[in-house]
Amino acid sequence: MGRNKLALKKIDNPSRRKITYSKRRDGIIKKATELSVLCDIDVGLLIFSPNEFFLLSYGCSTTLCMENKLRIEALQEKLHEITQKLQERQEKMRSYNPDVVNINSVHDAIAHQQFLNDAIQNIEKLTMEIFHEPIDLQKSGCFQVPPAATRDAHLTAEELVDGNGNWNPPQDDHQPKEAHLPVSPHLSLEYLRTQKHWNLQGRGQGSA
Amino acid sequence: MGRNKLALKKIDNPSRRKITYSKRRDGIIKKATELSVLCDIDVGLLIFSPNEFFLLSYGCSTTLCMENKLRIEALQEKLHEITQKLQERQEKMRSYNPDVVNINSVHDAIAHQQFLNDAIQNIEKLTMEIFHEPIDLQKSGCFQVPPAATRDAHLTAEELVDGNGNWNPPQDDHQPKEAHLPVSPHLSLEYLRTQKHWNLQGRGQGSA
DNA sequence: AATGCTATTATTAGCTT
DNA sequence: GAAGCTAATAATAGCAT
Repeated sequence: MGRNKLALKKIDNPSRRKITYSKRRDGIIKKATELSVLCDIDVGLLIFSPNEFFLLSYGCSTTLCMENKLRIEALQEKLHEITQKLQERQEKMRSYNPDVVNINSVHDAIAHQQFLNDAIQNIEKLTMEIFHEPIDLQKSGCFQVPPAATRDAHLTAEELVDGNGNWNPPQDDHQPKEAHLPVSPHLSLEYLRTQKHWNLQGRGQGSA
Repeated sequence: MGRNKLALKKIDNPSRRKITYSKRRDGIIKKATELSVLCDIDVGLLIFSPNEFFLLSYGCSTTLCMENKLRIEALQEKLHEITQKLQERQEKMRSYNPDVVNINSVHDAIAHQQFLNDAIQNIEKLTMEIFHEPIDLQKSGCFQVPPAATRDAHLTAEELVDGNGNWNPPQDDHQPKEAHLPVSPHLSLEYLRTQKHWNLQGRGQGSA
C-alpha cells in the first residue's frame, strides 16, 4: 500500500515504525468503528504500544474488560477484609485455647489472661442468667431433664474439677445417682441452676 | 470502497450485512495482525457477532483477558473457602459467648454447656501449667518483669476481677507501688505465679 | 516529531456464478 | 447462501514541509 509494498515484519527504523504505527492505528480504529456500526455488533480493540495504551470498545467487550477489572478489585478488597476478620477470630480462638508452650513473653501472657478473664466473666454471666431466668425445658418440645443428672455422664462436674483437686461440692442434695441423659460430656442445666454463681478465687501462696 | 460508498450506519438488509461482516471482519483481523507485526506491539481484537465470537490477540491482551478470568476464578474460590472458615469461627465464638435469650431447647443448652466446659478446662489447664511450669521470662529475650508490677497498670488484677466482686487478694507482699512495665492492660505473670491456681467454686444456694 | 500530499497498493461493494 | 470477480473507494508509504 502506498508508494511501495512493505514486508510483513517488524519495521527496524524506529522513526518509520512510529509513523506507521500512528497511521495504521488510526486506520484500524476507523475500521473497527465502521465494522461495529455497519454490522451492529460489539467490537473491542486493545492496542498496547510502548508509549500508549489504547482501548476501543463498542458494546460489551470493554464493558466486559472493565467489569472484570472492577470485579477483581472488589473481590480482592472483600478477600482482604474477610481475611482480616478471620485472623481476628483465629487470634481470639487462640486466646480461648491457649497453648502454654507458645506463651513466650509477658505480652502474650497478659493477652491470654485478659481473654481467660473475659471467658470466665461470660461463664458467670451465663450461669447467673440461667439461674435468675430458668429456661422452661418442658415448653420447648424436648425431653425432660431430670434434676442433677450429671454423675454418670462421661464427664461429671466432679471429674472436671477433681483434676485440679479443688472443687467444693455444693452443700445440698444434687448427687442422686440417677443419670438419664443420653448425651455425653456435659453438665446438666439443672445442676448449674443449683450453683448461684461461680467465682474466681485466688489463694495467695506468695512466692515472689 | 468498492463499487459505491455506503453510509456509516447499520446495514438494514441482513444478507448484505452478513456479507459485509465477513469481509470486513477478515480485513480488520488482517490489519490488526499487520499492525502487531510491523510495529512490534500487542494488539487485541474482540468481535462479538450474533453467531460467533472472535478473539484475536497478539501478546498480552488475551493473556490479560485470560489471566483476569483465571484470577477471578481463583479469587472467588479463595473467598468462598475463607468465608466458610469465618462462619465456622463465628459459630464457635457464639458458643463461647452464648446469649441465654437464644437458648430455647435442651439441645442448645447442652451444646453451650459443652463449650463452657471446654473453656473452663482450658482455663484450668493453663493455670495449672503456668503454676507447675513457670515460663522463664529472663530467657526469652524479654525485659525483666519486676515482681508484682500490676497495681499501677491501667487494668490491674484487682480491677479486672473486682468487676465480679470476688477476687481474694493474695496474703503476702505483692503490692509494692513500683510499676515498671510500659505495657498497658495486663496482669503480671509474676503475680499469677503467686497464685497457686484458680478454681471454680460453686456456692450451693440450691433453689431447685 | 508532527502534518499534509499523493502515488500506489489494499480493501471491498456489488455483481456473478 | 457461499465463493470469486472487479470496479471503485480507502488506506497509507514515502516524501515534503
